[in-house]
Amino acid sequence: MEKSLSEHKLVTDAADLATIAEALQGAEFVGVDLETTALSPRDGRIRLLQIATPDETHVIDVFEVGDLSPLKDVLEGGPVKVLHNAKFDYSFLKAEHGISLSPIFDTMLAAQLLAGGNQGPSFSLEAVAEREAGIELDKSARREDWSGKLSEGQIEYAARDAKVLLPLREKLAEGLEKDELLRISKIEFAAVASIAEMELAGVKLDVARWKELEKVVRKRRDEKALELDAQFPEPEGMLPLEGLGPRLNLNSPQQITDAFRSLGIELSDTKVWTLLKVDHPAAKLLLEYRELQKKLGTYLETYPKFVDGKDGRIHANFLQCRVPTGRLACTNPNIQQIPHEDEFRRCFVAEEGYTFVIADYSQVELRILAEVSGDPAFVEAFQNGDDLHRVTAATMYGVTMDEVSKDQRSAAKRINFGLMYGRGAKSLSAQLGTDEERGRQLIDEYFANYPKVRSFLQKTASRAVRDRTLRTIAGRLRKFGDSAFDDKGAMRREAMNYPIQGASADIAKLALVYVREDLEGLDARLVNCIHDEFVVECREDIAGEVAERTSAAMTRAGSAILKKVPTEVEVVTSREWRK
DNA sequence: GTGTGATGCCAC
DNA sequence: AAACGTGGCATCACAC
Ligand SMILES: Nc1nc2c(ncn2[C@H]2C[C@H](O)[C@@H](COP(=O)(O)OP(=O)(O)OP(=O)(O)O)O2)c(=O)[nH]1
Ligand SMILES: [Mn+2]
Ligand SMILES: [Mn+2]
Repeated sequence: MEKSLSEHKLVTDAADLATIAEALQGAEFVGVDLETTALSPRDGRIRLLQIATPDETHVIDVFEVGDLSPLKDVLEGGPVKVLHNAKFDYSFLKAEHGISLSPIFDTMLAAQLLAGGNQGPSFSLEAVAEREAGIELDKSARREDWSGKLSEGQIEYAARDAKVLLPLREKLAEGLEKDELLRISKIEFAAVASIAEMELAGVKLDVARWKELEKVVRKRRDEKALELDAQFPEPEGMLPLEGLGPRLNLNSPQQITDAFRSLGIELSDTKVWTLLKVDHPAAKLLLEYRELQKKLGTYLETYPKFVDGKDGRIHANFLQCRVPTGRLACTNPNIQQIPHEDEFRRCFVAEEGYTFVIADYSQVELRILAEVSGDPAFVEAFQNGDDLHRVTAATMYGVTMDEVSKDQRSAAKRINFGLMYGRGAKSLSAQLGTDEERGRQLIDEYFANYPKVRSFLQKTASRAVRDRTLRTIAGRLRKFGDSAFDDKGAMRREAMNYPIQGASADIAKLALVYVREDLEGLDARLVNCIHDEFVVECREDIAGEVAERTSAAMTRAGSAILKKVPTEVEVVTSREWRK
């Protein structure tokens, strides 16, 4: 450890930064890490910036030097910046110093790509360094307080975290090349900036409007609770006063099952689908109560707590490699699962003088299936500009194309994707309200129209069983662990889904990169990403230009992945989030 | 008190 | 329980 002691320098004098910048310019790779006083740039500040070259590690006390502008050029270009979980460091440097790290090599993302969607192992720096490079790190300093006087130990640990990134990158880069993950890793690394900036931008929730809705829904929920409660008989021997409080917990599936039993109704479960078949007023009331309770508990009462006090916006956390298929996940809060109804979405609003440009890929996974299966009728349908969700809706509900309602088209999506990914006749007929035989018939007809679709899906499932591995078009790797599946059928269905949902994620992530690039310099920024939909907030007076550029960038990303099938994007401009 | 699995439902 | 897939999250029941 003495050796590394001599190799790092604590920088407290701003005048030294220009020299450091100059020394860094010649490097091919530099390890970069931050120590901060909190986990979000809205809650804390950067204390240390560590930059490592093979020769030396600069540990810069940002409390002391203040201004980092002498380093801006070298951090925004030149050497590859190697970081572990780069989104974190990117956000702080962007928010605090207006610095956009580039280009990026993220050792965490690299390790996740190499793991092939296996989320079992930890992806902490310590775990990845150990696993991928055999380097053992002590993590005791990780959660220390970085706001006060720093011990020599803290500075030592800080330097070490940056320095270790260089040999770690070498190992990971070898692995990426060997496993043919270079293309997808480049996309992932480039998407970091888009995702970090999207989180920093946040999205505005009109809290007054939201709370207004909350009041209305709470009143209805409470009324419904009383009505529902009254459906069930008083338990024996209950004293009059006890009846004042709620005697039955309506949120308990167990208690609900017992309560229905007291009405002479046996329920296999209390899901929507089961309750819909029960011919009793209590079943209908329960469904209505559930819907209101869900909206109140999950959304209306919860989301205002996430509004940032300073800017009135929600800054969600987007997880870049949480999902094996490559889709983003979103937490705290999840703004990818806001109810689709206007009454909710209209509460997400652009700032005064700004508007939203909302762009969504048309029928994206259907197009991908056409591409990867090469089925002639399927490919031709898209070359003709057909809307296959609408076609399915018209067929299944026995209406003309013009008569298909929004709800019917939406229901047809579930049917189309269900059929693609191995849905059974029972489940399909249940949704359609037909008998099982009719379900069987519809499935057969569907695949008879598209024979190469069936063969592609079966081939994919069998390959996964045989090779335990699949790839998306951009090369993202999925490993199917031997022990993970006790149900082979489930694994086959997952396999059929993976290359297609995965290709959709390939496109979306490339689009994240392109959209950010093409909007640079405009007063426009990405504020939400719902898998195949982008929400951009921009000055009202440039909305036309922004809509053009956003949809062109998304289309370009689609065309980079899909060669036979055209990509289409539906764009809407609105001050509220609605389509 | 905190943690975990089951249940259920929102989005794509 | 049903042979669509990917998620997050609230609530309950029960363990510790
Ligand atoms: N397996 C499965 N995938 C779904 C389901 N709903 C949505 N997806 C996937 C496939 C879709 O192509 C993708 C994007 O969802 P969208 O709501 O945007 O639908 P899509 O793009 O197909 O149609 P659109 O033209 O945008 O209305 O998400 C579903 O119920 N099951
Ligand atoms: Mn879409
Ligand atoms: Mn969509």
